[in-house]
Amino acid sequence: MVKKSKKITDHSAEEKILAAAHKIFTTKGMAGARMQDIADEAGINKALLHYYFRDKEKLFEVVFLQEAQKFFPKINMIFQSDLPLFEKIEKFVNEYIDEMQENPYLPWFVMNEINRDPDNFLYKVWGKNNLPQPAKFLEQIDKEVKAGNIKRIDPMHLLMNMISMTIFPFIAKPMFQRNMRMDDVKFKEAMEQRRTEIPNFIIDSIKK
Amino acid sequence: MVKKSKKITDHSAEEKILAAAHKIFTTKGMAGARMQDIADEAGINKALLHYYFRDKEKLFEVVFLQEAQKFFPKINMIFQSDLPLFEKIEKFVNEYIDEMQENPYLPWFVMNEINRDPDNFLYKVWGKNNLPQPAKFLEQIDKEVKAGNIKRIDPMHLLMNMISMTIFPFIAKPMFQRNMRMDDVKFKEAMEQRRTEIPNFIIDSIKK
DNA sequence: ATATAGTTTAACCAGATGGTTAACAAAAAT
DNA sequence: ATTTTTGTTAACCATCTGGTTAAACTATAT
Repeated sequence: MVKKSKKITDHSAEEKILAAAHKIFTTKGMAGARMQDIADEAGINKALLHYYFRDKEKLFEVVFLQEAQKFFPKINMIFQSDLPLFEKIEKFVNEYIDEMQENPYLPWFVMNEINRDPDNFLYKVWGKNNLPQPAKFLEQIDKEVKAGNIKRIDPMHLLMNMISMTIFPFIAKPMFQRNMRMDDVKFKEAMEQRRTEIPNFIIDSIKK
Repeated sequence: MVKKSKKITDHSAEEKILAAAHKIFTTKGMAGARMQDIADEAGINKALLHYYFRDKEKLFEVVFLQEAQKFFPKINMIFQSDLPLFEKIEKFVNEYIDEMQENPYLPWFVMNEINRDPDNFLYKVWGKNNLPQPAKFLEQIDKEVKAGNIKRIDPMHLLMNMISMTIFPFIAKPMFQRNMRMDDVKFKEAMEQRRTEIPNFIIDSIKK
């Protein structure tokens, strides 16, 4: 009993559904997404959605966890690495911008669901044992401050600043684009610049 | 014919609706909000919503514009004022934090709707003649750079950084609260600190 | 008092939406 | 070859939801 392809379409239906659901969910949010839209986008019958993924909630969960569970561990690894502070900042910013260039909807998606049902959502993403561990990063900042290598700064605010500057422009993309008259190309260019602009901005602020 | 109160309830129904709609819209977004929820929250019959505000779209528009149209001009005034750069930064950050302490839902609301239908939404908020005018602010930065008063920096990125650091923590509040184990009091404290932390962080970064 | 204009409600309606069903088609197993 | 399993569809259903209607109620004007 070979487990090769069963029909012409193979298992691609499931994949098409996931891709379609990804797109619809992330652009319209959970409440705004229509199962029919997802089916149309995937080019299949609506009933198939329920065949592969019991209901809307389940489909949503699969789609999202798929993305989140491969990204957040990366960030955690950076936080917990032994890199020098400035390099760590640079790596963090670059890793995040990588992710958001590939999945421009993700930050929006995350914020959306975090607001909808914080506890349930955050549990799904990080689970019991996959919590973000900024502790080491915060301690590292504290150590550098005490060693007199950088200026006095509250590590929490530094972390908040870094995260905010990195993520927010992607969430507020339409606003920035409109208010600063940027087309998609120009916006992408700006985000590429931020790979160095943000670390430089931070380092300029805290270095002595 | 005096135009005083027509009945016991006076015009409070309309106000109750607006308050209720405000709450529901901002917590659940346009798509997630139910007219029935709004009616329940206001303690009135659903049909009254349509009596006072033709339909959901109109109600939404009124609720939102009410908030936005009194806030954005304030920001514009700061942008266009003749304050020195550092003071302007401080004022901008403080004005924004004021607004978000009062209306913690607003930034989320704005982001939500901006993503739903950028053009229509941004037109409603800023209209034809109420566009944000960061130009003067950007030029001011440019001037200070050229005068050699501050370090070389792209004004656009500086603006993005400032806005991001100010707004994002409010949008991502549940995430920060969970990941950094902050209760509501601690979070509010942190945001109060940011009134000075953010300007200091920026100024430290750009001053020579 | 009675008419009038404004306010509020219960009941209802049409369309959208998530989800189900039963039948059919294609592979795989026997 | 035929039976079983897996994949797919059209048609359908129950419920939700935005919106309407017609009737009742309230305060004021005449």
